[in-house]
Amino acid sequence: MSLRLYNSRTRAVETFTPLDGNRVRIYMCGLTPSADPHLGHARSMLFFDVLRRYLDFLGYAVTYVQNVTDIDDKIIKRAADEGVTWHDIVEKYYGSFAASLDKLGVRRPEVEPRATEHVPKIIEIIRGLERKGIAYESDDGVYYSVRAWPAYGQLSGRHIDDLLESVRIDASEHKRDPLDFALWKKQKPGEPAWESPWGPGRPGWHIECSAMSWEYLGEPFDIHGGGLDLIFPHHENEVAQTEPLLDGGFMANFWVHTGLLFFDGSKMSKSLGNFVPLEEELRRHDPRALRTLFLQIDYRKQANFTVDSIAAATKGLQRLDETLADLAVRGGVAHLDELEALDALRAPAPAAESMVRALREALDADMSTAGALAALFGWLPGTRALEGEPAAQAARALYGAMWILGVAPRVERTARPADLLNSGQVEQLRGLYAVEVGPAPNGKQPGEMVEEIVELRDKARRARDFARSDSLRDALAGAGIVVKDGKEGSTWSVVR
RNA sequence: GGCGACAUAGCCAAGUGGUAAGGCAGAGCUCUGCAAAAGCUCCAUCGUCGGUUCGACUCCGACUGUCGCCUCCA
Repeated sequence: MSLRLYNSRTRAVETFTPLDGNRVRIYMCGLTPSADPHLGHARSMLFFDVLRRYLDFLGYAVTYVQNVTDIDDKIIKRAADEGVTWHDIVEKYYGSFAASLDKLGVRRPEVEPRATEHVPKIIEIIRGLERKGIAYESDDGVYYSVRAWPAYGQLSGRHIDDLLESVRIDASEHKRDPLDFALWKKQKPGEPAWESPWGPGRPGWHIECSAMSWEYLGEPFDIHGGGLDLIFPHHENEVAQTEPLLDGGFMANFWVHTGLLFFDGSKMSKSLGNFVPLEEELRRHDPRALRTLFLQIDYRKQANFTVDSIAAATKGLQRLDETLADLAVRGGVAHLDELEALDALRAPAPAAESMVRALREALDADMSTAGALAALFGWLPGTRALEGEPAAQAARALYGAMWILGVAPRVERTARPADLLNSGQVEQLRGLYAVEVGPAPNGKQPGEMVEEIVELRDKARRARDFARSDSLRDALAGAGIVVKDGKEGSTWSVVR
């Protein structure tokens, strides 16, 4: 049993074996922060986050590099439009992106290198290409000569002559061939610039990834990732820039591309303007529900985002959460620890064996996260009868499985549900508390107030004063707090 | 025009040459003062038409439809 992944380079599912012992080196094309990041960006980051987690679980030492292309035409234009520097634009949008990924529970990469901080390596590669006769200088920059590299087009399956037929490529008097692309752009008035052998200027798009992957991972490395829309021209060009300097070697062993996200039936993209801003979506939905939604869809397929699908995912996740909580209670597990949970998965107890086997089979088969989720849901009914140690084992295994998928509940969150209340709801709660108990002192925690009111309601229920108990329940519901009566007493949670 | 992907129940969505995972919604039941939650049970023959095969939803071909890349894009 071992991990198999679809490799865009060979167009086949292949067994994944690291190039260098136990080390797995991954380079992921991050973001060009020139506008608000959207849900589509999150989708690919989310997939690679799960891949990383699974590789971790399998015992590999993963190095994950995700770049920031912090200089390009759009950033410069945006800066001019907003009257700020290019750097301000990068900080603004990259900051928003990083904050959103944190909320989504995407683990930070080991390295987040920026193009502008790697100009020396970029220059080194361009010079190497010049020496090979593959790059040439013209009046406005340095270009890559597509015809000088016979393998050009192999990764994306294009033929130079087919590309030429495309009506959308503009011929330029600065290039020898319309398909040639810029490695270095000479400075135009008002543009930011870095020193180079060709005078002040800036890197073209594509070259930064060749430079930074080489710098941090070495060549060749194991996995190069990105959205499917990057395969051409971006990744094709990366290969073309890198491999001529490797004496017959290749750049990346596996190329893994994630499918694109659609909204209202067409691709979510900056230029079409039909995207769902990530920040906004995260305000509207539980980040873990978004993760669950994407887990249900094969990572390579295009996915259509709808409001209904996110609602469905939210419900499904709740069931996992509740079962986990039940198992923890029945097993007497006070705290669910991530490392302990992963150990529980590596050597599964009888209660969890079938689930762990199904989970691993699914993930091994080209990261079928949908199958992994099905493995969890299919196993839930069998856990109902577990008590004591088996329940504890099941709880740990479930927590570990949810951790790999990135949907494990955050402990501090479940410990303090009242933190989910917004300020308006807290005000309502204070009002209610004042009426039922008395004015709340300043330091009174919302959670304590809820507890006391719920206790009042339980007293009423025990006294069979259902009118009062129902009115208290309604009042709490008005503040976003839902009370549910179970065999062990009443529980409450916050809904948004 | 070139290259490519996809078409599975009300919705989202896996999957296999031998008679279809899962989630949501829906129906019934259990529990319950009520409600909610939860649990149990039920709910598709896989775009159309041909072909290969003992047998295809799964392979091949044609067709129809949707979408992507070819320009910045996760």
